[in-house]
Formats: sequence, C-alpha cells, structure tokens
Amino acid sequence: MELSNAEEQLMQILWKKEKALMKELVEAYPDPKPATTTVATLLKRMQDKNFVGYEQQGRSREYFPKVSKKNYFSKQMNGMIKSFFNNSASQFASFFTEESDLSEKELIELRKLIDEKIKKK
Amino acid sequence: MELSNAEEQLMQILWKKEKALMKELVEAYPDPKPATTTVATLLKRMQDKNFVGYEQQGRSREYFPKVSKKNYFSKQMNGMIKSFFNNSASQFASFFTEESDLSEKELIELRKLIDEKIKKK
DNA sequence: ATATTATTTCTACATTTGTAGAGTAATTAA
DNA sequence: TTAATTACTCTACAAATGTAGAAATAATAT
Repeated sequence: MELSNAEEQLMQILWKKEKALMKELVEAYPDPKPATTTVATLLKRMQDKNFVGYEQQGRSREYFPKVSKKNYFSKQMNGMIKSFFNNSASQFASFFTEESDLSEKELIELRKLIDEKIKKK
Repeated sequence: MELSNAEEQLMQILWKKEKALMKELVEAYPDPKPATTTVATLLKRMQDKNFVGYEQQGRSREYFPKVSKKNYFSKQMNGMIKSFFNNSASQFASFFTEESDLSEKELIELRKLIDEKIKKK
C-alpha cells in the first residue's frame, strides 16, 4: 500500500518532528493550513496503511512514523530505477551525474566519497 | 498535471515504442493485458493532460509521447530531491552513493565520469 | 455481400483521494 | 459550573483513478 500525495506531505512533517500531537501537525503545515479533521482523516488512513502509529498521552495521542524516511525514500528510488533504468543503479548514477548540475566543489566532494567507497572494497 | 500510475505504466510502453497503434500498445502489456477500451481511456486522459499526441494513419492513429522520458524523469527526481533532501542535489548524491550498493567496477566507472565532468569546468 | 476484426467514443461504476462539517467526549479557563 | 477548546470518530461528497461494456464505424477476410 502506497501513500498518496497528501499523505506523503503529512509524513514529511511527521518525519521532521519525529513525533507530534495533532495540533502540532496542523500547525506545521504551510498556509493555508488544512482543517484539523482533514489531518485526522489522513492520519487514520496512514494508520490503516501501517505507516503511522501513536502512543496515548492522556486524552490525546502522540503520533509517530512507523516507516523511516530513509527506508521509504529508498523504496521510491528503487521503483524509479526499476521503471526508468531497467533496474540498473549505475545507469541511473551516470544519468544523474550528467544531468544534475552540481558545482565543481560538489563534484569534487562527491568524488572523494566515491573514492572512500572504493577503498573500502 | 501529473500522470497516475496506470498512465505512467502506459507511458513507459509508449516511450519504449516511440510510437504505436492501440493494438500494439495493448499487446505490449504483460499479462493480464487490459481491455482495449481501458487503454483507450488512458490514452484519452493522457492526451487531455498533454502527455500524448497522435497522427492519423488511415483509419487509425499512431500515438506518440509528447514529453520525453528524460524530461519526465528529471522532473520526478527534482520533486523527490526537493521533498527529501531539501532541494540539495549533492546531498542526494551522497546519500545515493552511500546507500546503493554499486560494485567496485561501477564505482570506478562513476568516478571516471565525475572526473570528466570536473575537467570540463 | 456478410461475418469478423479493429478503432474509437460514450457511458458507467467501484475505489481512492482530498477535504471537511457534525457530533461527542473530555479539559480547561472564566 | 458553564463556556470554550481539543481531540477524535463518523459521515459526506466531489474529483481522480482503474477498469471495462455497449455502440458506432470502418476495414477485412470469406
């Protein structure tokens, strides 16, 4: 089960906060903020999809992500690499290197990282 | 306007074929193939969204993508980099380098590419 | 000529998504 | 203790999505 756009947006907020009460979530939205009930609905659906959990705190609930951002992101990436690059991560990497316009500094930084990675092998 | 999943899947087929008649599109699907009318509906919606065009060929139409795969993919990537990496492409690149498990050979290949890119600057 | 096949448009309908009001219960502020 | 606030559940409803039948038409095979 996947997150919809609106759900993913809320997830981003939740990832940033790590855990939060409804009110805090609503407040974290950029204007125009959604109605509380809208967020409540989304949270409910996200719980059904098993992306969010909560811990009862007195009368209210502290919500938290049940899926890490990193993990979620990786899955997304894999999906894209699969459909767009025939599942070849290196093909994707080349494409990205070509197309993104990283500055010289960033490229050098990146090369360093890759060097380290190679060394480890 | 974005493509939905089903539409994107069809788009992939169309990108691969470059242009195609309805029948060819349906045939290109993996089993179970959708009904012809299903594909027709998707094509119609994709035309409305301006992702697909066609050229009349006698009684039928030759459909073609109006948006390149590369372009579409880049937009997707930018969206993800924006929401997950605060719009920093280099941050994304680092993450990717760390997390993807490219082989040594692929890493060396990638480094070469980056070197060339740096040289050009 | 007629039955068959392919293409397209229309219509339909269930599911999912985006958004939120009404109602209820509990909590707090006046 | 009464009014206001909060959190939550239920219900609703329009728009988007996934899927496809029915009908009209044209082209083809027999």
